[in-house]
Parts: sequence; C-alpha cells; structure tokens
Amino acid sequence: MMELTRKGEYAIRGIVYLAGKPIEKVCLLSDIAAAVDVPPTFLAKIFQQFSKMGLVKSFRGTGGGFMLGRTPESITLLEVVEAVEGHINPNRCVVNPGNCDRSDYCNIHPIWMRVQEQVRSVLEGVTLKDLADADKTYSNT
Amino acid sequence: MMELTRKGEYAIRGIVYLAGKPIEKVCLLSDIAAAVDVPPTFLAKIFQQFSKMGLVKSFRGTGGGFMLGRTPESITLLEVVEAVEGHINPNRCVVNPGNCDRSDYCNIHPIWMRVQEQVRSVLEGVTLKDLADADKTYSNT
DNA sequence: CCTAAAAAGACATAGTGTATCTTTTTAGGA
DNA sequence: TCCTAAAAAGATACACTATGTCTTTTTAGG
Repeated sequence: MMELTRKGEYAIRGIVYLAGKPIEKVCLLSDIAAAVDVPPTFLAKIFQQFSKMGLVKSFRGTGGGFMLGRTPESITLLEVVEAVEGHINPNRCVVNPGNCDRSDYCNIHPIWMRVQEQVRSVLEGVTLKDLADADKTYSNT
Repeated sequence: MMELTRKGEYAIRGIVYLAGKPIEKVCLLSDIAAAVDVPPTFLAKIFQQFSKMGLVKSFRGTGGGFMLGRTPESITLLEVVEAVEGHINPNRCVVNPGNCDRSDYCNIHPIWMRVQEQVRSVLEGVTLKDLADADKTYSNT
C-alpha cells in the first residue's frame, strides 16, 4: 500500500537533477534522462506535465530543452509528487456499506483525512533545494 | 497515490462488523458479506488472511463462521490494513539513479521513512472498538 | 529550407486489482 | 454412517492501470 509509482520516482529524479543545475540553465531531455537513468520517452511525458503546471519551463527547437520553472527552494516535494501522481488521497469511503456521500455515517473518514494531512505535511516540508544540496554532498566524493 | 484498495476497504468493513457484535459471537460469512455489501467470495479470501494472522477465528462445518480473534480494543486499524495490503511502504529509492542499496546516496530515503512512520502512527491510534462504537452511534437513529 | 528539439497522441505490454468458480476439508446432526 | 453446512484452498477470468514505445506534429534556430 501507499507506494510511489515509477512515474513518481522518475519525476523526482528528473526534477531534482534540474534543481542541481545553475539557475536558468537549459538541459536537454536526453541528457537528463541519461543522467538519472530513466527511459527518455517516459521522462518526456512527465516533463510535459511539469511544464503545464509551471514546475519546469520548456523550449522547443534547436537549443531547446528544460529548465526549472521556479527557484528550487520554492518547489516542494509535495508539488512534484502531486503533479504526476495526482492529489494524495488515501480515503475512499470504507466503513458503512457504500455511502461515502453521507459522510455522517462514515466514521473512518476523519482518519483517512488525518493520514492525508500527515503525508502532505511531510512532503511539503522538503524542497528541491534540500534534495539537490544533499545530492551534491555525495557527488563530490 | 496512496489509495486504499477495495480489498482493504472490504477488509475494514468486514472486521468492524465483527467488532460490533457481542464478543465470541460467531457470524456466517454470507451474513457479514450481505451486511457490509461486499462480494462474499472476495470477503472469504480476506477473512482467510485474517484467520491465518489470528485477527479472526474461523470455525468450519455446520454452525461454523467467524468471530474476532482478539478483543476489539486490542486490534488496531494498522494491523487490519497491513494484514491485507502488506506493510505500508511508500519508499522505493528515488533520487540518484538506481541505487537504493547504497543508501548513503539516497537522500530522499529518510523522507519516505518519515511518511511511513506518520501513516502507521495514525492508523495505530485507532482500534476496532473505536470504529465499532462510532458505528453504533449512527445505527441507533 | 533543414535540422533540432519538445508536444501530442496512438499504441503495446505486463502486472495487479477485482472477482468468480470448483474442489477439498472439516464439523455437526439425523 | 451418511448428509449437509460451512470454511479453506486453488485455479481461473477479466478489467484496469502502470509502464513504456512509436509516430507525427509543432516550434524554433541557423
């Protein structure tokens, strides 16, 4: 339960790579894909989603590529994950038979709400800068 | 992301139903399934898992059925969910390419650990008694 | 125009979630 | 002992989603 998909994994790898580059640096998709070991065609789809949401900026044609859409410290892990996986939502109604609409009846609903809040809160506390910095620490060696 | 499956949903419904019955009361699978609106054959599989883990006790043959394996206050939602969904585990390694083994490199690993802890902690704080009691509050009306 | 590169959409495959069916085992009652 | 009730176990079927590829189109620079 609760597993991040490959897509989410790849998404994080890809955008953290960008976050580790100098600001405004435009990177080729093929280079990113090779560096983070993700199928280029798959990463393309992911970055298209990012692009629509403004998390990255894309440039077509010769000299094109991708750069981060905002500063690394302003993008949270939560945004990245929800951009590709959709809103984090552990709850489909669970207890009384078939009536999540009548949330009066659904006594487990508030519990899933708490789970959701906790998860989102952890992910919201981490920025791309945090992750990119930690990366550098190790790649120096 | 992070969605409980039908199986998990059904599992909770089914065992909460048992928790709402008098202790030691043996219920027919077919009755439980009808009451909580779950396909009986599917619920059978779920209860077989519960039975192996001691969450419920089963009795075969005439007069057989299921009862709770322990007291409702001693069974947490976490146990129920993990019994059927497996251990809650949001992390497959994510950042540097393909090396979750070398966890030195994986700076996002601790974050998934925190997510996991938070989720488990919420679910561990809820018992079947809590859920069954809340059920009764509404079914009185 | 020619080439580089991303965008968009269709397609293919594998895996998992969801569910059913049949056969076997166990137990109680006539 | 036999018949019936009920769960256990295993095989099977189907749909959906995750994963990934391919082709065509659009955009932009030289």
